[in-house]
Amino acid sequence: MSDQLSRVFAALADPTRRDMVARLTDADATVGELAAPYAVSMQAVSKHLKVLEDAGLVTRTRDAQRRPVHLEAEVFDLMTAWIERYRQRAEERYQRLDAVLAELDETKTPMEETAS
Amino acid sequence: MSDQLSRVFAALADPTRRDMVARLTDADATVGELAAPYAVSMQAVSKHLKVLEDAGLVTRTRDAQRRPVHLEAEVFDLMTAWIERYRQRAEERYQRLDAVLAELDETKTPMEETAS
DNA sequence: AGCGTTCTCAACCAATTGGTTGACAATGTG
DNA sequence: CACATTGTCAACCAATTGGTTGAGAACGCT
Repeated sequence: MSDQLSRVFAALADPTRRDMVARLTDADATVGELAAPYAVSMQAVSKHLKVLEDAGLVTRTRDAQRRPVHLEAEVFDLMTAWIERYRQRAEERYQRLDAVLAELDETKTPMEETAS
Repeated sequence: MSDQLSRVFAALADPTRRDMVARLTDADATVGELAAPYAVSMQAVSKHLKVLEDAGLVTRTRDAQRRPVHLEAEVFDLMTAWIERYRQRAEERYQRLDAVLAELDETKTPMEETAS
């Protein structure tokens, strides 16, 4: 699971982490602020943040005792690129299928109109 | 991890499963065909397929002993919707930031041109 | 009916994950 | 300096994951 794309997908597979990312699109936040809504320890949240950081989704700086967390939205592009690449391949395939069906239709239409 | 979006992200977090999905954009395939390139047992591949199926990324039908696997590309939209939603929120935030900076610039420019 | 092929189910195992608690590092404030 | 605040590190634990092997189900073929 060592490549970044895998880490990004794995990071977002957890609803709590997805929710954190969602909230970070609004504003940077401290670990405590991020932890507040959840019924888990701050240590657990700290671990989640490490996962997000290892995936490159988030960076952490320092402000006195606080560790502000910042979303790095560019990493989304990694996923989007992968998804769109294969979605497009899948769609091309359907277009080829449509073409084949259309061709079948062309060769059939002149012959037998009332076929089952 | 019970919601579908989580299952989809988790499914694609594994490089082997991502590769399977990639190959399935070309054509449907049997379990054996899918297993061929990997140095793992067919049972392991069968498990991977179960993960993909539970995520809704794949459906399996029956053709004699064979279990053809078919990609359900629409599920990609689930991810794309999530990603684009928050990417957009993040971008709006940058636009607000830009606006703030621009405003600061406006109030500053008429006053002090040579400031540090 | 018997055989080969394709694939799944069950049991097991090591590694990883997501959580806990306890100790403590780092920093601002009295 | 002492203390409160904010957060990390380390050890531990239960559940999940990704792999294995062995057994057998489902089907076509002769």
